[in-house]
Amino acid sequence: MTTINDVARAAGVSPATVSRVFNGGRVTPERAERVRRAAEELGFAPNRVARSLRTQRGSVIGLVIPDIENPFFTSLARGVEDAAQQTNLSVVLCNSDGEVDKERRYLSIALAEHMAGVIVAAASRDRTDLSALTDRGMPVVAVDRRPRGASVDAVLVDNMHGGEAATEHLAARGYRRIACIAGPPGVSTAEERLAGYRDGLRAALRARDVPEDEIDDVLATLTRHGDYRVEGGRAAMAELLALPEPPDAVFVANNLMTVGALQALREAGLGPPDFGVLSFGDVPWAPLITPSLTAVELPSYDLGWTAAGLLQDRIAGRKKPLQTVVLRTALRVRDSTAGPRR
Amino acid sequence: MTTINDVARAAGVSPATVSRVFNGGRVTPERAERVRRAAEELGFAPNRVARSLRTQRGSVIGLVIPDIENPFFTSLARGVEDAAQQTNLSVVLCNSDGEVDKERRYLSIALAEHMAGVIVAAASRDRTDLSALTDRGMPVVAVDRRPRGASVDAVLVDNMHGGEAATEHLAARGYRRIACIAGPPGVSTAEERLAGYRDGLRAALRARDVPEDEIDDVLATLTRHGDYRVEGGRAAMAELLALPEPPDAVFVANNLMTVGALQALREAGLGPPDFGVLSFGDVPWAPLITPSLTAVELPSYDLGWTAAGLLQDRIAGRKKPLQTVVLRTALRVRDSTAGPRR
DNA sequence: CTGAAAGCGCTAACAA
DNA sequence: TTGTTAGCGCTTTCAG
Repeated sequence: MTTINDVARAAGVSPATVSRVFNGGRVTPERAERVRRAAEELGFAPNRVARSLRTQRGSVIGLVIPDIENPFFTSLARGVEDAAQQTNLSVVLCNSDGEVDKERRYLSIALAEHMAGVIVAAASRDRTDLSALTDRGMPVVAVDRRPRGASVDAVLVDNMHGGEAATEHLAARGYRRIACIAGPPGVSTAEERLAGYRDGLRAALRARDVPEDEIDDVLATLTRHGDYRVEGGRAAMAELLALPEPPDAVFVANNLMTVGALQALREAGLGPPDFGVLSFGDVPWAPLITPSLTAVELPSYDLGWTAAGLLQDRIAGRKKPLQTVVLRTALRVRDSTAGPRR
Repeated sequence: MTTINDVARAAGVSPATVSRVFNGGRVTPERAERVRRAAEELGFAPNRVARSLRTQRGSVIGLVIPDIENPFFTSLARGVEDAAQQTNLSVVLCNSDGEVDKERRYLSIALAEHMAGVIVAAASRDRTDLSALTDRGMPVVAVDRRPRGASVDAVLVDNMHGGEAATEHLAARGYRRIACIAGPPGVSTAEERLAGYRDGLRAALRARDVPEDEIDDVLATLTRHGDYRVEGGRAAMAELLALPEPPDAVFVANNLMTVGALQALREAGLGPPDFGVLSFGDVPWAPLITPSLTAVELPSYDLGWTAAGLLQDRIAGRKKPLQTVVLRTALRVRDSTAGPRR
């Protein structure tokens, strides 16, 4: 492995000069050229490990996500990656699998590897602990979910508003018993989407002069919790359909559970648009679905891009107060919520 | 940041001893315990950067894939990750986007970061160049595709056998005119799968006493090339359906094209199992499809797992001759090939 | 079994 | 502008 010293010798300059050539220091063009030629000839590439050790700052950022197989997170990852390219940072993708332990392992690796910073889509709102990083001054940005009490920048989605808009849309289209398949309790996105659903449905019921005390009953009856995975969505949908008074529409709190819900509906001989289906988050491979699916579209790519931007600001040492950026969702109306048959 | 020296001082031993405690050197239990307690108290974690510099061997392996949004590769990535965990290696995921330039950039980063090794799903069979790594002695394993002329271990899939088995299955189920939507000409995986189809169909036709010279005609007529994407599959399927004597089944050479083919069929008012559909590679979100889809399953996870195993052998310095591991595919029979209506 | 000491390759003061 | 020098935190001989 050729080092900076080999190049220095070959070019007849000092190692410091070689370093300067590679880091934008002031060097006379003539010598700089000599150095570059020597480096080229010897096939020299600066040893980033040595550099990191010396500068106390790596050129890698960690991205910790709970599910690498969920298209939402891969798209987010692309956003991070594209943004990072611009500053010559590379991205290490760490899959926590939604497990707090695995996540902790990765976070401590980030520390030990002296990464430049970390972007985290937390596995748990209550149990993910970012303090080990922030205490030691490592820049951290939370994305999609913000762990409780963490004092870090965050880029989030306006879940509550999205959930409310979705529910209002279903009501406006004439569905009367709108159910909700919510995410896991304790996950912030899940709770916010659920809150949006509640507000939206409450308003709709009031508009129909449903008595206040019945409203709470209805809300409780029509809500099920899933695990943000296909199987959970299927099970929850099946339960809802088994209700004495089953729903005629469902708001599903994430994309994978929507896939499961659609399966359960099909098995029961039901389907959109007679039974309204609205997904929070686009469903992968939507072309496979007929009728086309109404969904709350999430800015997954921008989430990643924005988070990476904030992180780079911190890495560059810009001292701003903590920021929380909230990105809006967009309701994409398609055919699965066309309204129940008359 | 607390260092090994801080711990040494606190425990009243030398830094060397602390190092030994953390690396399985021989230390008397009593002192080891003292060191561990001190480390615990100070919240010490060994600086991996310094260690890498010193030992000249990092604890990160790079995984370069052409498309992070393709489920095939994310599954492969999980395989790599799980295997790496066992040796305490972490995995850096690098997305080349199928671009040789981006790929080259990542490969040189791998070198500069002194990674322990690299697993590459090459962006191009002809233009991906691994020699920069192998020349400098960095362990490299090719996965899914082996770049031409690279002398590295490789883990591949038995494409030809899979194609043949698929076609035989369709014939056995009673389909008479079995078409093929092949991949792009010049791509090795595409050609191997096509060859499998040809062999399989030829055998089936012979069994039906179709004259040899007609067989070639049939093969030519019933084959279309697509681009491994949804739209290509749809177009190819549409062409096949427009034939004077259209097929009654199709073998589609990759997952995305299958999605397109299914769309085209639906538009024509056709569908499995009357029209047999068999996909090479599982279709993402297969649960969305009714009837369920028969597919040649690719061992994507095992591909990653196996590649990581080979890489670890190399990293550990085991000197074996170069290996090429070929993993078998498995035909997963489901409902889309139940056979044509009587 | 333990400690002292010498770097791994690079960068950042400081002098020249 | 350039070179000299002193480490970054760790591992690893080599003596003891």
